[in-house]
Amino acid sequence: MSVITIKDVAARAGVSAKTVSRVINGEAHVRAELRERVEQVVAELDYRPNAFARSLSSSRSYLLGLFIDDPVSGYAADIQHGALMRCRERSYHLVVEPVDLGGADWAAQVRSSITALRLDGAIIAPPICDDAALTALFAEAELPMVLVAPSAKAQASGSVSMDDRSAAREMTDYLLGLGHRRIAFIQGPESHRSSARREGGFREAMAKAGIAVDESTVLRGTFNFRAGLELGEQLLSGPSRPTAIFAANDDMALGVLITAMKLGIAVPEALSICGFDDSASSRAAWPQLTTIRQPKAEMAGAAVDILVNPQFRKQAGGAHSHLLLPHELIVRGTTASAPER
Amino acid sequence: MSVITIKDVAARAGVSAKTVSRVINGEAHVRAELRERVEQVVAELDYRPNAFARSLSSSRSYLLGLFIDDPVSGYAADIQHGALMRCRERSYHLVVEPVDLGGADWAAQVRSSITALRLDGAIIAPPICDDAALTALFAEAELPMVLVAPSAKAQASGSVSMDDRSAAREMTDYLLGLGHRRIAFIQGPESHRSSARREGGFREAMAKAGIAVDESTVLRGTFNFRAGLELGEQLLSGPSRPTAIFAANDDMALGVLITAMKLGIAVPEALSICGFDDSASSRAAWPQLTTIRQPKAEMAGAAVDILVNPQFRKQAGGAHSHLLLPHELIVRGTTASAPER
DNA sequence: TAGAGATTTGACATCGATGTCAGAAATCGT
DNA sequence: ACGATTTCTGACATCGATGTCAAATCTCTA
Repeated sequence: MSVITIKDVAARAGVSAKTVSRVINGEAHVRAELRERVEQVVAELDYRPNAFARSLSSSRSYLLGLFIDDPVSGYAADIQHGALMRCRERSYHLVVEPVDLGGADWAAQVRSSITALRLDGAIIAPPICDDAALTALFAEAELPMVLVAPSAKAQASGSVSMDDRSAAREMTDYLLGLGHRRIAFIQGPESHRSSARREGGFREAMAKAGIAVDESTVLRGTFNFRAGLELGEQLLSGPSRPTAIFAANDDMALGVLITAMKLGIAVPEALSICGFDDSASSRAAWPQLTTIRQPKAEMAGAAVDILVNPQFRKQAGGAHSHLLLPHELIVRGTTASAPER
Repeated sequence: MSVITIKDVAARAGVSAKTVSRVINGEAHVRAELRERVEQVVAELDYRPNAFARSLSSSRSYLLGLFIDDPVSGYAADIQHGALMRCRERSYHLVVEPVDLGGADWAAQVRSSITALRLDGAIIAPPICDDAALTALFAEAELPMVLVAPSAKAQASGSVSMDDRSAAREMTDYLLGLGHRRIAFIQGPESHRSSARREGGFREAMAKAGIAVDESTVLRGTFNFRAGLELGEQLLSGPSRPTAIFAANDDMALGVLITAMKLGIAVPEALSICGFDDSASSRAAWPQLTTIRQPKAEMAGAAVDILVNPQFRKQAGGAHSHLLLPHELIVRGTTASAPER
C-alpha cells in the first residue's frame, strides 16, 4: 500500500471515513473516545490527506497566491518569506505569481491562476496593489484579497500597512534634531504611492519646524541603486550642497553613499544619509545605513492570517480588516550632527 | 454559471467530456474537425480545467517543489525566479519550501509537502542538495528530483551545474595575467561544497603558473558580508599584504571591498578584488565587482525542463540528465594590473 | 463488397476527500 | 419509564477531471 487513504484509516479504526474526516478537520460532534482512537491510527499510519481530493470536494484549495511585481527584489524576498512561514504554520501553501503590468497578457495569467488553482485568497504586494485593473480582477472572481501597503483600500477584504508618513516625519525630525537644515529628499517613482506618503511626511516635519524646503533638492528617482548614484551626483556637485540626504528607499540611499565616497565627501561627518526599508543591503554597506525598519515579514504574515481567518473564506465582500503595523527608526552609521558652517 | 466545467464545453460543442479532455491535453485520435470545434468553444467560454480535479484523477499535480535553505538570499531569489518563469511557460506551478536542516522537524515538513501535495518533482538548491538524509527522503518517495549545483549526483533524476573549478581557474588566470602574484583566497563554509571546488580551481591555476600559495592567505568565511569584512581586515592589515583577493562569493568580496575603503586602500589601483556569483549587489557596489556570472536562472529553468519532460514523470530511477551550463568571467571595476612593487 | 484492421468516440468507473441528511444513541425533563 | 431533544455516526452523492474499454466508424485489401 503505497499511498494511505482515509478509508485505510477508517477501516483500521473501525469507524466510517466521514468520522475520520471529522477528526482530521477538528469538527465537533465526535465522541472523545473515537476521536482519540482515530488520532492514534492517523499517527500510526502517518496518514496525510490528499490535498487535491480535499480541495475538489470542499472547494477550498488551502492555497494562497502572492502576486508581486518583481519577485527578485530584496523587498519581495522579505514579503515572500514572511508569508511563507505563516502559511506553513497554518498548513497552507503559497504560490508566488509574478505580475508584469507592462506585459501583454498579465490579466489572462492572473485569471488563469485564480480559476485553475482555485486560490483561497490573494496577497497583493506594492506597487501593483494600487492598480485598479488588477484588483478588479480579484473582486470580479470574488476572491478575498489583502493588499500590502496600499494607497487606497478599495474593495479589498483587508490590508496591512505601515505608517509611511509618520515614519518619514520621524526620520526628518531626527535629522532636524541633529542640526540639519539643508535636507534633500529623493523620492521614488509615481507608481509607488508609498513614496509620495514618505515625501508628505518629510514636508510636514520641515513645515512644522518652520524650514522652507529647497525645491531644487527634492528629486525623483526610480527606487534603484543607479538612480541614487545619479541623483546623488546631482545633489552633491551643486553649489549649495545639502548636509543631509533622505532617500525614500535604501537602494537609492546606498547609491548616494557610494557617490559621496567617490567625491571624497566624508559620511557621516560632512554628509548624513538615510534611507527607508531596512533592506538587507542597508546593513551590508559601510557605514551601515540609518533607515526605517519596515515590518515586511510581519505585514505578509498578517496578510496570511487575515485570509486564513474563517470569516473571510466565505465572502469577499463581507468583513474587513485593516492593520497598521509599527515601524522603527534605526540609527546606524550614516547620520551624525550637521557639520559646522 | 459561475464556474465552467468540462461538461459545459462538451454540451456546447456537441461531444463527450472525454473528447474535450483529449483536445485539452493534446492527445492523438481526435478528428481535426472536432478538435477545432472544441477549441473554439473552449476559447468562447474561456474554459480552464480545474487543476485539482485533474490532479486527482490523473495523479499528476502539475506542481513542482523548490526546496531551499535560505529563501531570502539573493541567490535564492534568482533560482526561484528562473524556476518560476519556466514553470509558467510549461503550465506548471511552483511551491517554494524552505528547509531548515538545523531545525527539528524538517523531515516531517518535507515529507508532508511531498505526500500532501503529490508534487510531480523536486528541485533542490545548494547547499542542501548535498545532504544525503534529505535526498534520501525524495528517493524513498520515488519523487523525481533535480539537484542544482550538487557535489555528487547521487540518486537524482538529474542535475544542473556550472563548472566551478574551471571558472575559478579562469578568474585566477585572469589575475595572474594582470601580474598579480600574491593572491589571497577566501573560501566558504564546508557545507557549501561548491566553494571547495572553487578553491581547487584557484590552486590548480596557481600551481600551473608555478606560484606557491601562501597558506596564511587562504581563509575560510561564512559566505556573508560580515565574514568578508572581518577576513578582509585580517588579510589587509598583515605584514605582506596580497595584491589581489579572490573571494568565493560576491557577498564576501563586497565585505573585503568595504574594508579596503575603510583602510584607505585604493581599489583597484593598490588592490584587486574579485568575487563569484554575479549577485545583484555586485553591481550595486562601487567600483562594480569583477566576478563570475553563475547561470542561476538558467540552471533553475533547466531543472524545471528536466522534471517536466515526460520520461521522468514515470520513474525516479529511470533516465538521468545532467547538464553543465556555461559561466562567464565578468570584468568590472575592482580588478586592475598589479601595483609596482 | 465483405471482412480485417486501424482510427475515433463515448459510457462509465474512478481518483480521495467532504457535504448532506437521515437514522442511531445518548441525555433530559417530568 | 417514556417521549422529546440533543448529540453522534455513517450511507451515499458529489466535486471535475482522466483512464479503461468496448462500440462505432472509417480505410483498405482481396
